[in-house]
Amino acid sequence: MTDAVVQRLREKGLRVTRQRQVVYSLLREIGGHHSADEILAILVDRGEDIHRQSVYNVVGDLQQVGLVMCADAGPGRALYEASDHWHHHFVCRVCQVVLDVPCIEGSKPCLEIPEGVASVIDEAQVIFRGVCHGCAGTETAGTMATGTGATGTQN
Amino acid sequence: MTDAVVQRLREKGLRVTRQRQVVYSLLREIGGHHSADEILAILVDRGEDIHRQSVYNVVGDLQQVGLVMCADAGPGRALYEASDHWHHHFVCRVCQVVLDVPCIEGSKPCLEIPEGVASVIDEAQVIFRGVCHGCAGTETAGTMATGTGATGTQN
DNA sequence: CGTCGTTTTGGACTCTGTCCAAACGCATCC
DNA sequence: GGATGCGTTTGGACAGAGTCCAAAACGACG
Repeated sequence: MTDAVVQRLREKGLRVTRQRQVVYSLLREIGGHHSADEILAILVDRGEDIHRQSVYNVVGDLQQVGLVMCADAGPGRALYEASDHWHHHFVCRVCQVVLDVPCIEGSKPCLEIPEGVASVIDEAQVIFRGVCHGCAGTETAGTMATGTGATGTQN
Repeated sequence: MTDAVVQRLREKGLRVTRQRQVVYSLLREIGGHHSADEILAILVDRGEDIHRQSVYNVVGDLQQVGLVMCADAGPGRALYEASDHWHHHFVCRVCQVVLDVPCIEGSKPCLEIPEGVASVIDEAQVIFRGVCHGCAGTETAGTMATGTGATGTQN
């Protein structure tokens, strides 16, 4: 398992350091969306001796080579996740949970951008905002909705 | 002009304080997207005596009543703008400039999302990323070759 | 195994945003 | 017009997020 991580780092032309292995392994292991400091805290908790700036370095490098994505969930702390396929995010306005939303290539309702605004457009990220099942349930009355076992992150 | 601002505040049920007038007037006057500290700096520069927390209070209140929008341009500082119609944003990956992109639908659009993810979805914000005209010009073509679909795209 | 250049480390620093109690001032009522 | 009450503003301190810098450590390669 660690071998796979080592191989991927090498493939991407990155030096294989303990810190990179540890951070990337953690992100793959726990899944979900996490801030740099959150990652640091977990690693320190596990007895890893790693510097804060190293976490920032690593997630930055991994992001550049496409092993890690920065989950755009609006202003505030940046949330990272280990993922290699493009997708969008849903943010619950009550509990702040961040859920992955698969990208549907077919429907592009309002992604037409008037020409003249920009020269090159590489990507379009979508942030859906609303209320998740769990909060919708507790808000109205009883029914705690089934926790869709998606990836979540609290603040 | 200030009268219009006063009237709008009153319409929304907000007390008319000097700070609210000043901040809202400034946003309408200069246009564009600005962080709270940026707003503070400009006002202090102009001789206004205003506290940092007041700026945060004001933009928060104005946002709640719909006179100000928070421009979602990804992680980092929150950017505010005086606007009352829904729209998206384009962010230049070179100079970081934020441009408004009109939303075709007019109001809250593209709420298509795979069922099961969330219970209620109020809005979908789109962030377009690419290179603006200015940067595309100065960058001198050729360096762009690297940008081969590193990041997946569109929805 | 040694060298070189990339990474990591330690620490300090800036910037953003929030919390709290006390002072202030806007809207309302008399 | 003046007193009153409560929403706002203020000052200061604080936490969190991210960056900068020089020195030490370590991985890759010959």
